[in-house]
Amino acid sequence: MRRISNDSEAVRSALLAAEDRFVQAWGQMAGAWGVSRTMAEAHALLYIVGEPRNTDEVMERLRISRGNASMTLRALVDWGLISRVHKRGDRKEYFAAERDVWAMLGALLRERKKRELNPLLVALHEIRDETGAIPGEPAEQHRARLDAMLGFIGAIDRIADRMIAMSAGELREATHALTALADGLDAHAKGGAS
Amino acid sequence: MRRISNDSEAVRSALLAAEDRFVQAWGQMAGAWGVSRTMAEAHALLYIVGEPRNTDEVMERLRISRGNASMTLRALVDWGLISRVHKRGDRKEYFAAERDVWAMLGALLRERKKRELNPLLVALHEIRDETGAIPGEPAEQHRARLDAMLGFIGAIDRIADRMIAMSAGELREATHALTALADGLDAHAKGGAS
DNA sequence: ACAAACTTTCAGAAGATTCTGAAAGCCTCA
DNA sequence: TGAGGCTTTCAGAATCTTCTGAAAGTTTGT
Repeated sequence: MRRISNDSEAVRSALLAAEDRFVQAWGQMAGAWGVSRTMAEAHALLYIVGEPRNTDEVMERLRISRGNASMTLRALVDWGLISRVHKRGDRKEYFAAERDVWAMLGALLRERKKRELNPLLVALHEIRDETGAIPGEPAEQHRARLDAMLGFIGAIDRIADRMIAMSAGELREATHALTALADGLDAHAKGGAS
Repeated sequence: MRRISNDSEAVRSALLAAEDRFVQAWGQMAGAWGVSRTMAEAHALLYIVGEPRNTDEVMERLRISRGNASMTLRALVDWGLISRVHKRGDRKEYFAAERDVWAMLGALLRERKKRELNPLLVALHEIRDETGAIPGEPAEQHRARLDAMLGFIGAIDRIADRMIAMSAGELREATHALTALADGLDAHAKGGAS
């Protein structure tokens, strides 16, 4: 029947359009995840299509060069956000996105902590050490500010550690618990005494 | 006494060097905070020196142009990370960094949620709505993936809301509680039964 | 060993972001 | 009203990031 065939085509193109919109929306979050726009888009594409895709399909869909696709996909594999999939009977390499969004968060946290948080903590400790012996009131206050910042970054670092150590399920659980906890503290603050 | 004068100078320059190192370290985190390098550096400078500084002092210390300093400081004020300070008897404008690191985190979260999370949620909901009527198994699965992502981003959004609503003190408290909670879940997972 | 099929690399090009500096704008005080 | 002191603006310059495409590299099958 012609009508069904037409419908199928319409359905297909509607889905493709939705995928494109998702890819675009996700691409705008690239900065927030700390990856390039194209990395975010390629990840979004693989996530939303749900099935493994090869380099050519990604190139075509995202309108990017082969070189760019290659480097982008490799970077995503390095980040642990997608994985290589081999299909028997096909020499091409396929890539599939992690399907669990919480596992995805874990991978993101792990990489960013490694790249950003750890080096910062090292630098702050170095500064603190080399500043420790300077005498005088201004130096004291400088150290106080440095220590406040160290405490802050340290706290964030510990949270990141804990979250990274969790499985996807635990992470989801902890997140929901955190929402509840925050509600509790909020009620506490608004409600009554110490 | 000459010796004391010498010492004072040495102390002064050691402190300046430490400040510079701090500024540099903080500048490298710019990407993580979602601000430009110069914004991060200017903020770091104002934070670590502890006292209000005027545009000329920031320009000189950071070796940037007047125009850049002006725009950077204004942006920091917009983000709520620093505030304008007027000194009586001085026509220059001074800027002082928020002193409480937790309040700083709150300001950061508020801005980034507004700029990044909210638009993403709107876009995802739109896609979901426009995709709702598409029939067929592939569309079903597409919606399932979209919903998983919506649930995830929604959870993050709720946490951000709660954190933004908290005062600096509550935020610190909640963070420490979270570390404890994570420890608890961790022990739970490793330890025993459901 | 060779060829076909596919992937990776990287120098230079393109594009995006950030910065400069000079001119315009805005107060304040005389 | 106007001169001085300070701040803001913004077009073009400089810089940094990302992308392209062709050549080199790799793997698989015969």
